[in-house]
Amino acid sequence: MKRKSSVPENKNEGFFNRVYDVTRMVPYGRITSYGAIARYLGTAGSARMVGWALNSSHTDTDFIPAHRVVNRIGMLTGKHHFGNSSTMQQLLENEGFIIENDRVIDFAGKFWDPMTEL
DNA sequence: ATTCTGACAGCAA
DNA sequence: TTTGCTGCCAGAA
Repeated sequence: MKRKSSVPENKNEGFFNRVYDVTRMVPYGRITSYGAIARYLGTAGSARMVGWALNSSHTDTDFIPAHRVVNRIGMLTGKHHFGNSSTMQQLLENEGFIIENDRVIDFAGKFWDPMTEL
């Protein structure tokens, strides 16, 4: 009954995988926030973990629409992690999003909450 | 094993 | 109202 640490095999391959899964579920034309995903994972308040997980999303073989994940104010906080600072914005604009001053316009309107939608 | 970081969020002044 | 600090969990060095 120790299981204090090491071998978290009981859980899925890790927290990151869950984040990838949720992010992957984000439909086209919708966006979500780190806090929403964190909350869906059961670690509300630890939205930082979501961002960290997405940081490793590039290691995943599948495509992860990490550009659809922004902070609660709809700001492209992680745009700098897409290689170029404009990559994330370009991707969002490509999906019909309006980005202004690194912020998503009508963020609440396109917001996709995994907890509510799922 | 311990320490630090990290793409946020919430609360205080 | 805005600005700043602390707290959170998990993984990497």
